[in-house]
Amino acid sequence: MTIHFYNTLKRTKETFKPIDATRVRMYVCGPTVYDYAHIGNARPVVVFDVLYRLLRETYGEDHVVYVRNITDVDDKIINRAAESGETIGAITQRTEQAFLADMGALGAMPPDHQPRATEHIPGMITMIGKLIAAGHAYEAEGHVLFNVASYRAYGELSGRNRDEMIAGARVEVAPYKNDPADFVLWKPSTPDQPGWESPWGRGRPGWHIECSVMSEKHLGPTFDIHGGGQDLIFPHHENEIAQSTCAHGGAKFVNYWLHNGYLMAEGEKMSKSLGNFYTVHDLLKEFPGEAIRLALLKTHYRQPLDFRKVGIADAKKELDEFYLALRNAGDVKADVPDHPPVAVIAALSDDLNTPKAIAHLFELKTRLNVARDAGEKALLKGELLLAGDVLGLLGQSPDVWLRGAGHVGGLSDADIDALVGQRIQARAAKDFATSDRIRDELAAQGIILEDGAGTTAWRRQ
RNA sequence: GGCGCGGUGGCGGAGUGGCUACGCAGCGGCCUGCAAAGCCGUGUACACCGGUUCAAAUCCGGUCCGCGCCUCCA
Repeated sequence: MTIHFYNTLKRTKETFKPIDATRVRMYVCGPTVYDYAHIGNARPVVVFDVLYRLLRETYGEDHVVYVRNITDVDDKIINRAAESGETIGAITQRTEQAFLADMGALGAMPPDHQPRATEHIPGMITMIGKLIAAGHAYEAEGHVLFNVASYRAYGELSGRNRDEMIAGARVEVAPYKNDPADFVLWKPSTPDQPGWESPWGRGRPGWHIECSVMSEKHLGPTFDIHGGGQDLIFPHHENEIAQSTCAHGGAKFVNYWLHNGYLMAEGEKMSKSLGNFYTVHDLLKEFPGEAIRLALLKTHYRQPLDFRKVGIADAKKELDEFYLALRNAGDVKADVPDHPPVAVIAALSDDLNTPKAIAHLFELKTRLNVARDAGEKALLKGELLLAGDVLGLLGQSPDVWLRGAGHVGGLSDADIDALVGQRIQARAAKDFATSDRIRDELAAQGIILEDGAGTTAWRRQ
């Protein structure tokens, strides 16, 4: 199946041609670990997780390399440590672990490599040295700055030219810059700030250089796909291109740039003062991670997404339907085909059209519910499971999902089973008053009963 | 000011010159002891104003509204 992506670099949809189909390489900008990930941080993680799954399906599981960095040196982290008194190491370790746990709860596979910035300082110093030697960077007052004028194609990704950028600049230009457009590769640290010895004195890296160095280490000077949020197009990705291209003697850095759209919450930009700042950590206390994942994937990745709690509730209800269909087909063993249904792969291959892929999942679900023939049911069940898998959905046991694993308080499973047993006896005796009373009691506690042929299934709402 | 993105039925959300998207909710029916689940049916939507066209939500021009970025801070 031919894959097409909207390439930010070309501002158009293009056919995807990997450099090496036996080693397709993708890099996605990861978190700065100073606080819990919010839902806006989760969108690229989930979206590019689907991309990773699609590429693994298309090119083979062992033929895709996915790198996502961990930024563990940054002024936001330094500031957070100064405010809270917690050490930088404690903050970054704790936050990184929370990030991995939260993203795991959203069904995101771990990337093949998750390099940390602080473990690549020597590589950054080497690359900065190369840039200076080649005339693409210069030292000034303990800083090393990238010489933007030395890279003709600067602005190619974001579609700006230098004059516009300078004219529109809102920020005062630092005095040590030769040119207002220049950006920092290395900056000096005070004794109380984290720093590393370098040819330019004790200091720390600028924001952009880490991605250039870590992508080079794991993926080489030129690779296939670089992803991230649209907010990173400028300056971060523009600067990565400039650094990497110039450090590699002009070799192309990345062939396909993919950017996910902005995210709002409850109709407004997320902010702590508005009370709509949703961390994944908090949302997971209220909703299953899979429902959050589906809520994110119901919108195409390049569209703006207004994330709402009612949207997660909708997604949860939809997942209930899928798991009900799977549970109701529990009498047959899934006949899992070698590949997901063509319609699903076709949708995802068209610039990751997850909403369209999900529509096909609904179609499979209906066909499964309608099917009577055991062989057909088994095949449809297998197709639905595999189609869900490429989206990172429907991987749980239906009973675990429907009975609400991890629920707290209320009736235990055994309590419910006992009441359901009593009700079955009452129904057998045509004692519908008792039968209905038990059902009402359970319903009051959020337990829904479904009478089937000779059995009664239950689920938590 | 510059660059860019978006406005689709009650809600979410694809699509894109003519053919049902899909889902949730609602309504009607089938099934059921009654429900639940499921199935079937049901909605003449594409911000506004012009233009092009046999035909536009889809192309062109303009207007309004919302959002983002514009360099050491995402």
